[in-house]
Amino acid sequence: MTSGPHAKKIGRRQESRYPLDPRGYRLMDIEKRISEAFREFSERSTQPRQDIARSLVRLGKSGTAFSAEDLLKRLHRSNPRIGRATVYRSIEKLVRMKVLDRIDFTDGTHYFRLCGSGGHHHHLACTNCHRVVDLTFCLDEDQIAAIGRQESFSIEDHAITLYGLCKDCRANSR
Amino acid sequence: MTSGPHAKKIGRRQESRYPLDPRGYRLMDIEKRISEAFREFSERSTQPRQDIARSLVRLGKSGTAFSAEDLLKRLHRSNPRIGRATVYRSIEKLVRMKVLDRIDFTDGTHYFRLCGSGGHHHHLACTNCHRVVDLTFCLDEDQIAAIGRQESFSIEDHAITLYGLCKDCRANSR
DNA sequence: CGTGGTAATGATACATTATCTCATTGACTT
DNA sequence: AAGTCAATGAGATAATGTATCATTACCACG
Repeated sequence: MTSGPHAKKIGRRQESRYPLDPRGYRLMDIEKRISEAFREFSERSTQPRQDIARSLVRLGKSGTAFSAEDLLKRLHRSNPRIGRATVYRSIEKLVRMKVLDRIDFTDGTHYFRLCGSGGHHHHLACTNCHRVVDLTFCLDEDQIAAIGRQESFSIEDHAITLYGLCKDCRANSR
Repeated sequence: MTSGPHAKKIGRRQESRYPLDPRGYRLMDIEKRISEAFREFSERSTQPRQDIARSLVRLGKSGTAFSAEDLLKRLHRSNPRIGRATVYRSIEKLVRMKVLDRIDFTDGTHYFRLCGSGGHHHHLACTNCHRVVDLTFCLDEDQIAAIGRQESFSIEDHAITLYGLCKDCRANSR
């Protein structure tokens, strides 16, 4: 539940014969993860779900974080009949399947993004352009356990987000 | 910006001649912090602000986290004329003054709560009853700096929240 | 103290984001 | 080929927060 097996060095990129997205993740993995997730939460392969999966793969390629409404608009460009409820329902399930991450910003907004890896990780987010970088560092499990004991909580999850400005946004600000 | 001077041991309670709230913080400090914050963001001491400060002190005593709408309802009980905008504006400013903390839950909801201490801290939150405990532990500054360098971000803030079930909610669940 | 300037307020409209309802559709089984 | 029912989509509704702006009421000043 805490640190997981993905303890590769921060910023290290793995080799692959598949094309890499800007963050260095294998696209085949992403497609596979999305379709697997869809299969897992329902047996029927419907048109809207195929559209959503295709859109998410594209967004995965560009590395962009998006709001629910962003995704809805993007889907409407190719098929205006797709329903708002379908998109929200899909996002909700994909977040639960850990295919999408939800990143909360301190101003109360939140964006979604394809998980870079299947494993446990945290985020570094640009508060200006909402670019998000996955971080594989984590808290010490023993430390968490000690806090849980001390406060009589059973700790089941945690989130760490670092906020700042990315290179580009820093350059473009006064 | 990161660890700060409030490095007292987790769960340790300081002595005082003032009454303690359930979390062990001095009430006089809370009242003083609220009125100071109000004074700082505006020179006028208005009736609604006094009402809000009084309500927050009470909520501080009970240790309860509350939603914006919770606070509005509570204020309406003693004065139904107080406006929604006033309450939202006050919360926003008090969060900015670091008198209130905003705690985001993984289901997308968020609650507010009087900061236990003025210093930098993080949260342990019960996902069932939304009880929140302040934690004074923090990430290592050097580690944050290293990540910033590696990803070319200027990191300006961070949030850590641990989620779980408190003693009571664990007992009351199946 | 009275009063004028103005910060703050409150009523309300509006905006945004998300959920609910339920008749209809269409994916899959047989 | 047809029936079944999960999934969808249209739109109503909910939940939450923001903008507008006429009115109120602090409080500094005389």
